[in-house]
Amino acid sequence: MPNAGRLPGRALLECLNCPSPSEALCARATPDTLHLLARYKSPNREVKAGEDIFVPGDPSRMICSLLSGWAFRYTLLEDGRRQILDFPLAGAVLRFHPSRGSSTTFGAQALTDCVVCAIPYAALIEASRQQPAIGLHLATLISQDFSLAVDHLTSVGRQSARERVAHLLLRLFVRYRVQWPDFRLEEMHLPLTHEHIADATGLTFIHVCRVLRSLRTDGIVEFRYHRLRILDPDKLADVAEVDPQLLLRRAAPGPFSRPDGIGGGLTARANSRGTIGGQDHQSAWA
Amino acid sequence: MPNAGRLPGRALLECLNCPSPSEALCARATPDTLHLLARYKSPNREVKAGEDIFVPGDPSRMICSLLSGWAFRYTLLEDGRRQILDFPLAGAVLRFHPSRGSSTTFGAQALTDCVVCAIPYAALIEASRQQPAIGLHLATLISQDFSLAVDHLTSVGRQSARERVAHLLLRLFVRYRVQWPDFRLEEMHLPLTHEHIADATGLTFIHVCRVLRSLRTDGIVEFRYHRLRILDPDKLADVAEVDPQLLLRRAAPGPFSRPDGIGGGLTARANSRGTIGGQDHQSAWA
DNA sequence: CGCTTACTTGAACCTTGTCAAGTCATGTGG
DNA sequence: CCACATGACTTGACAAGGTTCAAGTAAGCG
Repeated sequence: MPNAGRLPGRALLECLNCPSPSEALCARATPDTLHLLARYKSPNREVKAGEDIFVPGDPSRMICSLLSGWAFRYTLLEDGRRQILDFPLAGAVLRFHPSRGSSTTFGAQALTDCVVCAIPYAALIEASRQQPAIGLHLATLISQDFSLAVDHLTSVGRQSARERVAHLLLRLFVRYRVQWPDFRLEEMHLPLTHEHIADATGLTFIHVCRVLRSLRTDGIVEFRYHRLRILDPDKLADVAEVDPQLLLRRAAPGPFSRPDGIGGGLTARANSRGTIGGQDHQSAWA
Repeated sequence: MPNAGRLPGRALLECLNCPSPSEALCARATPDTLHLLARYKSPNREVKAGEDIFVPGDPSRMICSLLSGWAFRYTLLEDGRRQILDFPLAGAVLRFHPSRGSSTTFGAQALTDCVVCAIPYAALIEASRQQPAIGLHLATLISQDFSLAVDHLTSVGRQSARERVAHLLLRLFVRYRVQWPDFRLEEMHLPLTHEHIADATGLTFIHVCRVLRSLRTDGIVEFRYHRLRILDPDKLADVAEVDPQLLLRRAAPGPFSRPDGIGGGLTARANSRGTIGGQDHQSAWA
């Protein structure tokens, strides 16, 4: 029935070999559903670092996912001011745009070489009919995006420059830690310029530079030559005014990842002095 | 089969009489699905103006919708700084929180007396199994929230105080116009204080006051005694640096509202000089 | 090696925040 | 009805955080 009368084409092979992680939209699709999606999807597209994956105003209604690489999403004001929204990693849905007649206001650009995949909206409707969990899974993914946007908005709207930069770096680092828990180093590759950080935090790159210097001389974080090193996790969490445990829980979740009851309610903040990814509280990083 | 052997209880009556508009989550539910949801939902809850609907950190996993009234969602930093995220209207999903083990970081508070409804996550899963479109519909609603958050983030991160305030007022007004297109007046009731505007735009209420005075003396908008009057729509759109047509399309959409092709792509900006809700370009408001 | 892009620093400036005081509108109890 | 309290709004003077402008240095790349 699925893939009726056809050879397993390139598209299906792409789907079967898809590198995106288990939280991705089609990661839990049944074989039938995967066949369906593979039949309608566009060929995977490779995007070079620095190129746009899609631009603001693109009217296409394809659901677009990031299979591998680092990207960022952004909006532009008419006079060219740019706001970076987030830095999606592999597996993220970059765009889900169900409304006809309008277009996404944001764009997405590759920070490293990326591979993206696009599925027509109509195919998604059909797939979710076949496997209803897909609709809710998509809702969950977008809801996570919303949560992250909320954190980001709070930081940009209500924190000082120093707090914002610390917040952003901490979030990036925590997420990296969750995705590659094997590396125990307080260090990561971060393919950003000062200008990216500025556009994400709502500052000028000049001021970002000053803030980074101050954070470095205070022995908190170091960001040079595209490497981020966390020198003092506790101080960093303190400056950023976030509970790293809470960040972790948000970065890791997926609807099925943890039993109920962990860290519910407002008491979570109580224990926030654990080093980030150090030997203590290591369970949270595992 | 639905509601087997029971009288149509209070819950079902509530659902059948639900005042929320056609974009709401269960607005297109089949009778069977509505029965299912009604069977599991909590009784509708009335929340007085100024009271919290839920607070940040609330671990409940009920999907919470606003049936009537004005509310706002917000986050708090530990030292009490508040960021207002948005001002949901009737029909909005206030919270969808699928991940076990964490909790929504934001809260919601009533601006006017409100009625809210809560459905257990499990019931939603069951409902979407029964009627798969529900999952995608939820994804669509949350995706709209995300789009709005993106606009908001861009404004807060990259616009001046004057632009931010203008942007917020314009957005609130446009949305009001879409919901009550009958009133042709450039005027609306807006149950906000200066402090709400400040917390939404990332400013202090003192500076908001200054900006509002300046916008008033420039003959652009007037906001006093909880009434918002648009004095010069064109200038307002100009200061806010948004295309009101674009705002409209975003505020109105729902996946089925317009034929394909309207305003696709980057050309939308071309015509943005129409007065807001005036006699010309009236079709967009109808 | 020379070009380009990113990063860095200083000084002047300006938008916005802070502090302090005062006005207005509303509601309450005597 | 008035005295008083309260919360929201308003204004001014001043301080500060962040931007702008200008110049210079370092790193990456052909």
